[in-house]
Amino acid sequence: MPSRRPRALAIAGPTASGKTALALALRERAPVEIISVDSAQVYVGMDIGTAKPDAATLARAPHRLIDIRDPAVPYSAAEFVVDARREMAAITAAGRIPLLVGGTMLYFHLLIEGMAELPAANPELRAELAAAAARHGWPHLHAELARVDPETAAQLHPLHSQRIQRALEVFRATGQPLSRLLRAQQDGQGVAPIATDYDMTMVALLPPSRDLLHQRIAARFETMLDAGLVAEVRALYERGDLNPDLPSMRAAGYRQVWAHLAGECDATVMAARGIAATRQLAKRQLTWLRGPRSPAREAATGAWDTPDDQREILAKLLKLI
RNA sequence: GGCUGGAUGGCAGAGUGGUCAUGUAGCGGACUGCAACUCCGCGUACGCCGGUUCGAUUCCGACUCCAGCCU
Repeated sequence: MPSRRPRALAIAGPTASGKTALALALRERAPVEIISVDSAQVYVGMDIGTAKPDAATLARAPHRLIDIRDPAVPYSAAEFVVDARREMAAITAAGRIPLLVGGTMLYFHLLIEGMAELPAANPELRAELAAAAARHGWPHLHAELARVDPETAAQLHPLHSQRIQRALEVFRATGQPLSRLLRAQQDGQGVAPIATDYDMTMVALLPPSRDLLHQRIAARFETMLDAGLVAEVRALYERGDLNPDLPSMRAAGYRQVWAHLAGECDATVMAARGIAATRQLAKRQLTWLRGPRSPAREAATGAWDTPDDQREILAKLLKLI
């Protein structure tokens, strides 16, 4: 009985595609509550570089799941799914419609497809595995994975450090191969796909041309620099308890400014690298959105490019409510 | 004007008489608890004109341009 499920909306798109503006416009016309789907905006004190809405905007249109974590403490996709589910439930309980907005495609993907029951990140195990990799190289650990979980190993390149590490972490924590645990999801364990509980429609904002997107990214990064991005990162840099390996400090822009503050490059090179990193981020986001596993059901090309386009996509979204 | 050195893919930068640099940017792709992450794939580039040679980006000569030195 699909019609009994509560309605939910989602807007996804690459960085600098105008998601926030669209969400704010929608909120003025419909009883929606915004949930941020952004792995960088969750961190407190990372405002300019993550293009977080300013305080006045947030006061008028609250965003859930931003500023919920200190940059020293990693957030995770699994936590997001739990948090987002909780916020969605609270919003629907209040008689309003959840509007998920963001560009972190893994978060969207896990929320939509559901998530198997797996052990949480284990810092000790990860440190252990990282040390082993530094000693013997990732292909060695890949070979080890092939012995305990050949199915997963077959899907991973011997140099895919992060995913080899995760697969071995899961095996060492549970004694079970990751591939078997993922299959168990089919038996109803873990978090169910969103469609089980919500009638959700997602719209993807796709830029009309790569050139235009690149122009916007460059212009926006320069604007961030003018707005004090370097000072923002310097404050984080000077805290003393953060380091460039943290997920927060690896975010596009932050990593490059951090390197500049550490004396690795001058301001001109830093800006060029920051812009390039943002372009690469946008490219990966578009790969998710275009691919067979795209979380989006509908695409709105150029929706953000002109006021007319924005009106059009807005009308489309309002019709779904 | 003379001498010397150099000219390699968008950029940086090795190298060779005949199927290979590499890095970076760019493009395509992958992705189940770090994802703004991590990883994979993709480039007939050898300044120009002639010569030698079976074969020249590589050797020889002229030319153009650049850098340094000299007058």
